[in-house]
Amino acid sequence: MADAITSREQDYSQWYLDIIKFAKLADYSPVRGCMIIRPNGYALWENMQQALDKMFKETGHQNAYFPIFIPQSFLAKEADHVDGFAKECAVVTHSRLKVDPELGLIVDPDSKLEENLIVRPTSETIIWDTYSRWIQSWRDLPVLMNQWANVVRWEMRTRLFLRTMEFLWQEGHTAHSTEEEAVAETLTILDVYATFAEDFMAVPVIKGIKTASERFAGAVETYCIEAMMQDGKALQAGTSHFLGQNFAKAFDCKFQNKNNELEYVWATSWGVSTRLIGALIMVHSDDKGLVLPPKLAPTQVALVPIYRKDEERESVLEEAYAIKKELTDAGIRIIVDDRDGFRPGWKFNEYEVQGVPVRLALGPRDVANSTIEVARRDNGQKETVARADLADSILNTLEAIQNGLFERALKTREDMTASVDSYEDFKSVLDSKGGFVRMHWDGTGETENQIKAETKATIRCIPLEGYEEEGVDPVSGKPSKGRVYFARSY
RNA sequence: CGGGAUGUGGCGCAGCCCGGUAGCGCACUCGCCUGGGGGGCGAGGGGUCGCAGGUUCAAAUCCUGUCAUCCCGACCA
Repeated sequence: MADAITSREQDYSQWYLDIIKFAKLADYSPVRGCMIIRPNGYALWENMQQALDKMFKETGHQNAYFPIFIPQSFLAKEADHVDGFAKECAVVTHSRLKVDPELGLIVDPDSKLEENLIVRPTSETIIWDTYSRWIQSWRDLPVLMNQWANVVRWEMRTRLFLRTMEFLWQEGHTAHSTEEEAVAETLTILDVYATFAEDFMAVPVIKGIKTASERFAGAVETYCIEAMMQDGKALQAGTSHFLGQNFAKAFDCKFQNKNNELEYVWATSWGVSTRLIGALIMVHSDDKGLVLPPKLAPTQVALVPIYRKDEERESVLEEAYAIKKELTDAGIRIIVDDRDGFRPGWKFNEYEVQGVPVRLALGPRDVANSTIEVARRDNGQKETVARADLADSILNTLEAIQNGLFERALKTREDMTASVDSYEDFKSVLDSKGGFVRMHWDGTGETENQIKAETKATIRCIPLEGYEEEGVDPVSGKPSKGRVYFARSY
């Protein structure tokens, strides 16, 4: 079974799909482009939600829930927004089915809706319609709201977690009295995302600004975090948008300021999705299976008891449950795999494929010696630890794995980041190893498009740090204010 | 939506060219032996061959259509 995982070298895309399948993260659905998130995958999402939700609340946000259906007319109100999303909306036009004697079950033509409903591709419109009723005075601001929801975008080509027609995400929507405050909010969230990616997912990210062509439909400025996958392709891991007054104007959302004047509200929106699970897989996992960072792993430690005779079984399991209690009390998510009928070696492989960070093996010899075998998923190292030190030892190991995964990913990204000063070098780096390529850019859409057309690489972002450096765009020959990050991307 | 590939027990596949009524490995069930990195032996259960038409005495196999999935392109978190 395990040897059925395609190696990364052989076929990276297939490897990615194999990991999802063997680690039981998701399954295909009867509906094209949709996915079934299995318990292993959903538990991962729940842990992500929990960590992010805490950070949102710590930065003053509250959760709410808006409907999945949006009146079609709402979507038309913000011009750029329409352009961006009109092509990929699921539309509800009827409200019931009926059984036709000849045709069987059909849409009842008499149930046509007065106004079509759009299945939300994102919720700006319905939220700004609401905010326009909620907000009157500067005293009503800011509104700092988030929702956990599903959205639907009718995609042509889908991939599990990375791009599905329906996906789970959170979308924050905030309203502010000043531009400065809204921009600050956008950046606060960008930092939350970056912190989450690096501290919890152990995925290093570049914080930056999107170019006009990559900007969210309806935004004034889109900030993003960009991550590098093992195959040299970049992945946008999260976006935070400064929306200016675009939606406030479209939905007539004004507030009375302290000078008794009416002003349009300033807005932001921001989101991360189940796509992050795809990033997690592609950054850390190896040819043996999934590798999970301890902070997000649904199970951090799996204990496999080993025994032959009944009396051994009894003493080993007794010890195993004692260890479970001890580690659980220490705040560690541990399971004891006491299933009979699965042999130890089989279980070892099972937890390896599923990415459990630490595996313990406890046999009669260990019970006799008051020891236990500790194996790390990230580097395969095994050691025998004294039973008395176990909790501390595991806590240290989990931390070491968390840090080690980040360091390894960071090194990989650094190895996959190049700075070039000629278009020839740019192309040869892209074709040989991919990765991020830092190159001067003249700031025009023309050059950006030309590069995209010729190399398939896009500007992933204009980095917030380490950008400014006078230079020349090697493609156009025009002056450049700094190096931007190019990459081929998912 | 264009190009390519593939649909056969739960999973992975063979059979298809050369029609004759379905097989292998894994998984599953039961029993015994086993148990520190995917065990062994024995006995079992499970498939109208993606779907719909057509050709034929006879279709997994040939023909037409259709649907789905994967890969590659254009669009996107």
